[in-house]
Amino acid sequence: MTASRRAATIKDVARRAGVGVATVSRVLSGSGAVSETTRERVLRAARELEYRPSALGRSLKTQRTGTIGLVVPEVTDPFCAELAAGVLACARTLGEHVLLDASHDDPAREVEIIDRLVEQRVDGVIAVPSGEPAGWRAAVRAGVAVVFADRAVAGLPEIPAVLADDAAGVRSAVEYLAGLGHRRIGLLGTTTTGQPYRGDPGVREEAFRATLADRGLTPDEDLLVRARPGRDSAFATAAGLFQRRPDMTAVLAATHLLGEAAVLVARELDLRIPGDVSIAMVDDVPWAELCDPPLTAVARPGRDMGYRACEVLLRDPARRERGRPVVLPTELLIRGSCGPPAGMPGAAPRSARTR
Amino acid sequence: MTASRRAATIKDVARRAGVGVATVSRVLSGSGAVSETTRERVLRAARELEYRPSALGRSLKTQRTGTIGLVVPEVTDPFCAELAAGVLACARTLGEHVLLDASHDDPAREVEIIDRLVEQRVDGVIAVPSGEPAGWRAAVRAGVAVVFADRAVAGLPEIPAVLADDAAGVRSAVEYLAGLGHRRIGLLGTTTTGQPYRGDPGVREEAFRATLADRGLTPDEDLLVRARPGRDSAFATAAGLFQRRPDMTAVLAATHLLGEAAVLVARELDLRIPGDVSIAMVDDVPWAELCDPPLTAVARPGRDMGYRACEVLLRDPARRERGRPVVLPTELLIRGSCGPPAGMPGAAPRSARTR
DNA sequence: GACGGGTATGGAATCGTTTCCAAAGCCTGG
DNA sequence: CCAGGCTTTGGAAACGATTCCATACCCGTC
Repeated sequence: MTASRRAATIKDVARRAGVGVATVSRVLSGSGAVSETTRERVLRAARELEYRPSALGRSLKTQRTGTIGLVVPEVTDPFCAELAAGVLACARTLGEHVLLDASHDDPAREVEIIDRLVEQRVDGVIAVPSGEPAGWRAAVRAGVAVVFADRAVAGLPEIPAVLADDAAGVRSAVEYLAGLGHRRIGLLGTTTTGQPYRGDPGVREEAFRATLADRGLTPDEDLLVRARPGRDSAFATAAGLFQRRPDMTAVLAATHLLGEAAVLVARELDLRIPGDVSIAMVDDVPWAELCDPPLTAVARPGRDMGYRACEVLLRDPARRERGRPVVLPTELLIRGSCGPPAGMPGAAPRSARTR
Repeated sequence: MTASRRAATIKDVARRAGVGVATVSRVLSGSGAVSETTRERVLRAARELEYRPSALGRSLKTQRTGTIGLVVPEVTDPFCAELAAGVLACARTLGEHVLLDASHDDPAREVEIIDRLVEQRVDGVIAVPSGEPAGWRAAVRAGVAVVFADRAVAGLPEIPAVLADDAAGVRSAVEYLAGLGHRRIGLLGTTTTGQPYRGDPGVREEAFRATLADRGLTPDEDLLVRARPGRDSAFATAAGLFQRRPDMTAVLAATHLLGEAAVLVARELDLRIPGDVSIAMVDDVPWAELCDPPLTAVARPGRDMGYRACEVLLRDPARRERGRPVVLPTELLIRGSCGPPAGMPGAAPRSARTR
């Protein structure tokens, strides 16, 4: 009995209230002058019919969908999830919907996603880009506003980005390790499948090198390895490094996946943390605290980045024009996974360094 | 130079190709007969104008948006993220878009989300419901197909659900613990903010009780505590239980958040795992393996559940009608966090671990 | 040579809104 | 009493697609 054959339209409401469709629209959108009595008649009719205005009709006419696209490499990645949460939070306060998709860091898939978002006529897109500029250029040409988060794409200065200060984060971690007395510090870095793009990964590696150089330590290229995306490669790469260089006393993992791999490999090789090897990583994830010992990590404000990216996209067109990246600070969270190197006299973490 | 003032429409393409709009539509949608020469002319015109058909126009006419809604309590929750990944994967194969939102387990917010999804005229909704039936009833009345995942709502038998076999999962964990010799087993359970709904939580608690009873153990109500959602309550609840009952030799955490709390509290109280207390939890999350010792957990197939829910929603209307829940199996992953109870004769409290 | 059957094609209606514009009603002041 | 200015209202034209229906054409057959 209640199940109406077809959803009520504005015409149905108009007929029932005995007014024109224009009046109904005015009442419901709140714009324009309507007499109190008609307003009430319309509202009652709408209520009785359980009328829900169709976003399709409205969007078609107004040329705004009230929807933004969000493209992340992988929803299950904790950092991406935080970022998404931030975007969702901001979008909600602005009354926007979020269309989500995962690129799996595959440029081809990314291009396809962009295409579909353009078809959907989203008002804008927030993306953790995989690196290929062509698709994004096409999106901009099609009139979609784009904001990058977490990574920028080389050759697209016109697209604004919200980034974490990864360079400073890596620097603080390396300085911390060097300050503890470490001389042979490894870096578990990342590489993409071969696209010549420089965003995140390059920055971290570069900061690693620069910090060591600043301290008068020449970076040992053999201690600097790169894993491809994915757990398997992370584990294999970490295992390779640990086995090849037993003299390494500390390692910095450039991602949480690499941090995970480092912990697992160390455990497998029966290396104590931080007794035999100190481990730090970029990205603070829930398990960092559950680890034994808890892992020292560079926290990056994923949620804030998402929120900020959404703000830039929707309410800061000025900044969008200028296109200078927003850079948010990182924080080194010192936990128990780093100590002085094994050969160091005086194993107590805070003991005076004999130089 | 390239930035066209306005996106090209089907009319622009028709004009440029010198044909009618109907022909353009036929060519692009692949339906209907078109001569080879016109087809090519149309395709070329479309390419030259960088034409992208508007999903709005199409959806309005066809009454299908090609979009489904996904409502989860919290995107950053690893289980929800897995579920979302599954939904995304299935949606992609079926060419559907996914509109995401987070309810934070707040019924009021959930109702609001539902409302907005109905306005968007989504083809269907997949939800991990918070328990309030009214909003979902309204959605169904509005003609939206709904499938629940992970939880069902009491009083809505007409809405199909895809669930994990939590009862069997809890049972296997409890039997495992009892089999190791434990007699005083605690349960860290959950409760909602007070809504009288029974879904998940009730099932787990009930299975816990039933399994103990089956083994001739009377469940000790004092060992059965319930936390409200959120990290703080989880931690407080776990701390309370551990301190009140030092004689408890094993504990089962009903969620990964409670598992986390249990590990943290045990560490704080200097209880060795599994020497002093055995810990197992429901939900296998990445950190379970990184823990020291790795945590025994009941794995629930989040991704599969999401994939399955999407399939039921979009390609299995028959099952949707019948409305019987799909139940997917769980698996007990035995790791190192459980051993015989401390007082057990023959069990070396210090080192020996049955593996 | 007319007819029937098929293929290609374009016009126009339709989906559900918003919004422009004109009209209708009512009041006020000259 | 009427001109002119409000307020309130409804009709109709978009927005951009799909699709029904009619038409035009071609060809083979009787």
